[in-house]
Amino acid sequence: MLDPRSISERRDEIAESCRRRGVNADVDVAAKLHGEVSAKQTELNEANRRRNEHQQAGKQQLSDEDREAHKGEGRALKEAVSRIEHDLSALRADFERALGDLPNFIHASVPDGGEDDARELHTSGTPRSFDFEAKDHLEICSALDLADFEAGARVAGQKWYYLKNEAVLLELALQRYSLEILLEAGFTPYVTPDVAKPEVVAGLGYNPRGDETQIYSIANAELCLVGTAEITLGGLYADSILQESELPLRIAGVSHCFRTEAGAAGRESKGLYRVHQFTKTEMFCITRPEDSDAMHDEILAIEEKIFQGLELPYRVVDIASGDLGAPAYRKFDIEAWMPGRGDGGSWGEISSASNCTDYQARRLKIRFRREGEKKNETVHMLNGTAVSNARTILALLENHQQRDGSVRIPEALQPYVGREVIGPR
RNA sequence: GGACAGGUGGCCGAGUGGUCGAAGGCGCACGCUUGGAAAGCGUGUGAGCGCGCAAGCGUUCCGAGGGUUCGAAUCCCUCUCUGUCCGCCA
Repeated sequence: MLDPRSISERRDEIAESCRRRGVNADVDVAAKLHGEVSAKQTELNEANRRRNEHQQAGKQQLSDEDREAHKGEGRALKEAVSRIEHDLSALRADFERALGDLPNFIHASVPDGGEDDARELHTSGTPRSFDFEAKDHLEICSALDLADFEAGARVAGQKWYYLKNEAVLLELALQRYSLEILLEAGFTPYVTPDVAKPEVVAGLGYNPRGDETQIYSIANAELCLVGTAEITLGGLYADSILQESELPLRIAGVSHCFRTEAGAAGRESKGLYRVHQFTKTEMFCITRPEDSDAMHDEILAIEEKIFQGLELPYRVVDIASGDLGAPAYRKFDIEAWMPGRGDGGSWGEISSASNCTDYQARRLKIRFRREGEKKNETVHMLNGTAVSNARTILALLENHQQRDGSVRIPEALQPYVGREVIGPR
């Protein structure tokens, strides 16, 4: 949610953001409604003031006749107030809908365009050229007995899966490996609930309802399965006022992530690449407004350290305006090389880092007070993937496979897996 | 799941229809005092919204929502959360 005051002050920037993102929302309608809400609020304040004055007058001794007259006036004032309140709440609902449709501002460096227009910032490592017939991760899983997609489909449905044998060790090892790096970087770790209330989900800018929603809802409870620990970590500080000295806040969460993948039919979705459930270690940071760009870089640097340790070739891209979610001001993705993807391998998204500035924080009411200042300000919030397990396991298997069918475990991960190689079998 | 007891400011806690945005205490900030500190004394100390350049003024908020009343923290209804006991359980 944008600052309502910014609607008229930064009208052109907002219109530009809508255009570049391809979002169909009208700043001017929102501005007009905002004016109407303010006027109505002023009217309500006036009506309440008259009513308060009238009540004060009612405290004195009155004759029976005057008391009756006083009661009559009170009833009339009460009706006036309730009429204005009714109008105001209708106006406010319209305004909030219009305001909620407006996306965040866009960082000056964000490239224009859609999914294919991300700007490559840099790469690390080189895609490996195999001197044998490389397999994709599905073939590796089946040869080494690491996953069971058929059983997943039978028990839960398409895009659900079982991990088996060393893949289970990899799953747990990736959590420990990533947490170790995050602890070193000063993060406070959490294991979060895998569910959250719909208003928390909405507070982070995810739509919990509708046909295209990515979010699963639980049928007999007012709860959603979280799509990321960003939701539960963001909710952690909802409605609070932080001290400036507490910032920046670096927290990390391990959770399962559930996604409906509605509307994803036909997209690259082989095996572990696009699944309904996976485990993820997430970073989440809360900063002063002037510190969020630097924190964005810090988060990206941690992600790169993690993937360098896993010896995966990757590239970093600056996501284009049309591909940003509404809350994101800027987003970096890390795409790992996946040899089994497409024809002869391709880059596949494996991690991302978003600076959402104050967009989520405003709705979640997360504020801070500067040293010596009286007014509270809205914080900036950022999130980034430390390790998203399903896709990372995919990348590890495909990149580190060996001629004899075995898979090498990168050195940095070995202490957590407890072995140096998987297979051959 | 059943029974009972409660949700008041950063915290504790008083308040059962008008004098209550709310006593008192703790905490915190500033000042006085002191060689320095403690103690003591004094002053201040919630959030949101509207109008205003600002100072400020107004307004809303005592778990949430509704109701009674000229007037509700206080009375009534619904919901919710917490605590305790019982049951069940990894």
